[in-house]
Amino acid sequence: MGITSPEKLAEEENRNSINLTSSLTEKIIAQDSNGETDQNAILKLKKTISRDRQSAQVESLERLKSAMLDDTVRKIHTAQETGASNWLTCLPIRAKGFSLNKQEFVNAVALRYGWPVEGIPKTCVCGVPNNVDHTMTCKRGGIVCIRHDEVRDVTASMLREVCRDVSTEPSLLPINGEQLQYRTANTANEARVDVSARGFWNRGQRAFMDIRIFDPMAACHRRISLEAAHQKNEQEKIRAYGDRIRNVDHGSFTPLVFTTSGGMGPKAKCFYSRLADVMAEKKHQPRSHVVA
DNA sequence: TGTAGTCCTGGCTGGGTGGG
DNA sequence: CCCACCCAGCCAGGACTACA
Repeated sequence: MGITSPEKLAEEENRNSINLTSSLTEKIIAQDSNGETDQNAILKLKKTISRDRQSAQVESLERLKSAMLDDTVRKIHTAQETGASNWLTCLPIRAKGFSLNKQEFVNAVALRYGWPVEGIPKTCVCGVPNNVDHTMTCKRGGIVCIRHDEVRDVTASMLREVCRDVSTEPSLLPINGEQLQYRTANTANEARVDVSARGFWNRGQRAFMDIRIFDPMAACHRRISLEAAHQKNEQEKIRAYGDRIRNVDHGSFTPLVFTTSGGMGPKAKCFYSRLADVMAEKKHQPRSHVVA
């Protein structure tokens, strides 16, 4: 989880501390009460130490990666994405459900690193042997639907704080002969997206959002990089709804693509960044408070 | 030849609707 | 009220194509 071992770092940190305080130490030994320590030199030294510490961590991670299985490396890459570690760093607010008990914490760590989770049924309802990866992709297990609906509802409730006319599962306007760019565009008259809100990107314009949560460990995504998987999923959504929403509903469309561990696609990052800005402005709070 | 993008299909769920 | 059916949506998987 990127938590360093104090025992391993103690010697190095002790050397850094001695270096950092050497000028002061010399003055104390010389009983020099008038001389000033050079604050600029200390600041420079602090920056060097911080840079060295960071590059040592990167080097150590690369060393570990070369010794790990490909699956574990991918899990770590997934956990490093924006949003994927929010459950570790957010405030444990009980009312918002952010306060994990010890079992939930252990399970969350196991999911993060692909370790087996205790207590899950040995066989899935679909009949195949169960494991963590299977629970993330099985349509009958329930998690696929639950996680999608949960993200939809949380996003809608945050939008309600700052936008008018927010609805979940809003229907799109029916098509009356309009030609759509892609063959895979959704042309059903009852087509709907996950969330819509008025005035999110532009004043008065309706913004439509559709959510996709994919498993980066699924066979069809393993072959491609995480970035490419995000883009593939975003593009699929855009092909399905983008053209129709732009030309028929005269709104904007944003695909909100996440991995099962919470990592966000580029468009989702942009969306939630804008949402944080709008919420901060509306509540007269610093953006950092809203994000936290 | 590998990669990225596009498009399509199939298995599944849930909601709506109509008939018994 | 229950059940069957239809339809839309979610997502994985794979075929195909273009391009470097």
